[in-house]
Amino acid sequence: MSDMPTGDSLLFLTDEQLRQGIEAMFFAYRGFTSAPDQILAGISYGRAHHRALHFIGRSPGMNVNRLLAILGVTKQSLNRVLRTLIEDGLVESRVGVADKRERHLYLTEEGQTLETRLSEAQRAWMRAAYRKAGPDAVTGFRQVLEAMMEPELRRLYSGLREG
Amino acid sequence: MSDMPTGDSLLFLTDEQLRQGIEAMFFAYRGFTSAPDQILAGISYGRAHHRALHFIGRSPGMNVNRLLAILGVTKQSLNRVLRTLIEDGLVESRVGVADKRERHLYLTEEGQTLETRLSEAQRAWMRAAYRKAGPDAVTGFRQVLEAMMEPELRRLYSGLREG
DNA sequence: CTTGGAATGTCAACATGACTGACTTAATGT
DNA sequence: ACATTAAGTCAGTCATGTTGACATTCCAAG
Repeated sequence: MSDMPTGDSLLFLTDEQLRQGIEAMFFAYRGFTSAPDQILAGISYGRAHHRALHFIGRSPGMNVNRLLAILGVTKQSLNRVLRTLIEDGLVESRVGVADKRERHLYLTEEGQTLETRLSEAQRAWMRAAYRKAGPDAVTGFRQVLEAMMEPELRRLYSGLREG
Repeated sequence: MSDMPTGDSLLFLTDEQLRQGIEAMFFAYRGFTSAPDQILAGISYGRAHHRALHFIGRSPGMNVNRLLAILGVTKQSLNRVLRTLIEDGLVESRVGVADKRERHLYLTEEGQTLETRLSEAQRAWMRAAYRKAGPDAVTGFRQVLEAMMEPELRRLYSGLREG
């Protein structure tokens, strides 16, 4: 810590600055979810369905346990969401080859379509924010978010970019 | 937009970059709420109570309508939370002086104590993230979050710093 | 080979915190 | 006097989280 700045340059760590960051996070998260929420409202799905579709689309063939770790809910809770998605033909669940206890999850064509629609809306919102703030701000944004994750989730987050 | 950068310097707007930002936001939000959530779990309150305490503590004397606008929930939903907080002696509701229809909200001493406990935990988490990322990153973080808010909420957010 | 434990997934019941809609009460303002 | 506004309430619904109990499958130790 000997190379930490001192005095006024630590202003970003005052309680007031931290509080503003907390409130910014709260308000921004609402904007973050507003676009997909609006789409979901029409079709009697919720955020939980969106999250499942997102991560299944991101890593096709993922088994339920891994999805559980990513979403951080109980398997019973995920199962309800997953069941409706499978019943509605948006997600396909294939029994594992090596281990028949496992179910591997895939988006159907219809599932892909909805996922794309939701993602496009959310990306459009993020794109506008990124554009407004500029590339340097985006770099800082990503750094703070990553530092804010719980260690286990940070590993999962990084893992998504590798395999 | 004639002064926007072009070519490779727009890499931060690719779909992949945006997707990573979206996932970062999702994972970070869990870290963001984890510390207060742990405290709340013990005392049969939820995030909704924390949010109410936070904003009442932030702007003592605020009336119900304003709190409603900030939280973005229905009055029925807020009322349930507020009623328990008042019954439990954490929040005081005073009839307005100028307009007797209004109720102005204040934290009691006990309410202040809990709010401080929750806020301290959350601030400690944010402080660690800020320190890790550094002041420049924090500036960018705040800029992107502000750009991400819905316009109406951005006004409310800014308004909290004035009066 | 069998059997018992661990891993995986499913079903049922319940809690919380959102929502809508209809309504009351009281105070305000035109 | 009457319409509007602020706050609160009652009733019902929905999405999404929770525990607990259970079935199936796999693997490894006896």
